[in-house]
Amino acid sequence: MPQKREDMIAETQAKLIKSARESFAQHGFAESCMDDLTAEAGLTRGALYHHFGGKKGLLKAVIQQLEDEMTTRLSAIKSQAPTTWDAFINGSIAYLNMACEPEIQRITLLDGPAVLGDPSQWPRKNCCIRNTQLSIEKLMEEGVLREVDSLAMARLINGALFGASLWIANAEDPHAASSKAVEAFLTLASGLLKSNTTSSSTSQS
Amino acid sequence: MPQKREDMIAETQAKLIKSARESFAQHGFAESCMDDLTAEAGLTRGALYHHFGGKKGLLKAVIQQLEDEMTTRLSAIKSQAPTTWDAFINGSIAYLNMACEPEIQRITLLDGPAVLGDPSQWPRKNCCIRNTQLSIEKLMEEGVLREVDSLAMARLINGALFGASLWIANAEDPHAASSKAVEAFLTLASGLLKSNTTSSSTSQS
DNA sequence: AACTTTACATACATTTCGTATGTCAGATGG
DNA sequence: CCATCTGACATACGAAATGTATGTAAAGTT
Repeated sequence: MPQKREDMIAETQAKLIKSARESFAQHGFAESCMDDLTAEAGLTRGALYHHFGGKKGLLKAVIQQLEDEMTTRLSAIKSQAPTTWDAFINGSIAYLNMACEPEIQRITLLDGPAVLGDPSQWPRKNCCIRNTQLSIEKLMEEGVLREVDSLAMARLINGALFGASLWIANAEDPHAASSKAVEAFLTLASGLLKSNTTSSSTSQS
Repeated sequence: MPQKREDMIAETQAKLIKSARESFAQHGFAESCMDDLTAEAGLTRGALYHHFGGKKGLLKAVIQQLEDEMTTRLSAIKSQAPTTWDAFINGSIAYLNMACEPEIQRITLLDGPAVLGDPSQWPRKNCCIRNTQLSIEKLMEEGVLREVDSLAMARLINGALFGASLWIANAEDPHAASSKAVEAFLTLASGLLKSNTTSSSTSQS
């Protein structure tokens, strides 16, 4: 038997998600037509409604996939850093760069919050913020950082990086803007340190 | 003569914008129906298309009004501060609080960027970011801040405050969250100072 | 082997947008 | 004071997209 039931289901879902990713990234959520979407995947809207309950459900699934990928990429980068602080900084810069990628910026950062509301209340709670928060808590345990509310700080950090990414993505010279944003972020982040020196063994993509 | 032509036009535009503000704030941009919108204002879609060119045009007008109001409020607050640094801090906290207001958060911060794209490329260039940028430049001139790219830093700051506001607005205890966010922000902002002490004569709303 | 479940397609009704056209009040020129 | 014109706004129409309701055929179950 060539295909089990579960496999076929997973395959159609994957096809729909893939097609949706492309359409959402290219045209945005609002301008994406479900008929075109599903046709691109060789299916119809019937399959979409069956598996995802509607357009918003599909968006949730797409965002979850994107966030899973981001988490994987971030973890890989952070695990290579020599210190917790470097992991935090490199992870932040990596997040900044990822946030500039059109697919992620458009779907996860622009359309996502507008359509689904606050990311922290999404199905799989926002992994990237959690990631940041854990880094902060670890740094506080190590005595490197001042004592602050880790969740609040994680929100500030991620928001800052998102704001910068929006600027970079629309700058006439994105590369130059990125450099400036990274430098400014390092300055800002130094406010977290107990001993205030701009240490950086930063790797910029 | 009871009404001049210009006055009547301005009045209908104001009515449409007012109605749109309410509808956008309550239902969001996508779920707002132009027929209901205009009916609420005692008009029809004809007036809307004539004056604003369409739904997006109306959103632009609404956002511009909101930003003008925000700028006015921010200026008033900042002008009362004794030092430039206090103006910056108090202005930032005020922005944070305003960003938590449902109307501003929903329209300007969520739907706006998703529908119209990067705020910096909106008709009247984003006044709040410009405001932040000017504060930063002034502080650098005064020698209080380290040297950084003022625009990049303004983007980071505003993004951070936005991220925090999204969190606060959806927290189960918004007041507590707000306190934590302010405290965390002060810590973060101290990274900008040349002499690193958490000075604060902060006024929290 | 009959029955049930379910993955997915098809058909239809509804909503909403954009445009094209119509109308009427007020401004303008003589 | 009247004719004409401009423009503010309404009405009418067509196109597209969404959600639902129903149909079908294949996989799974007993």
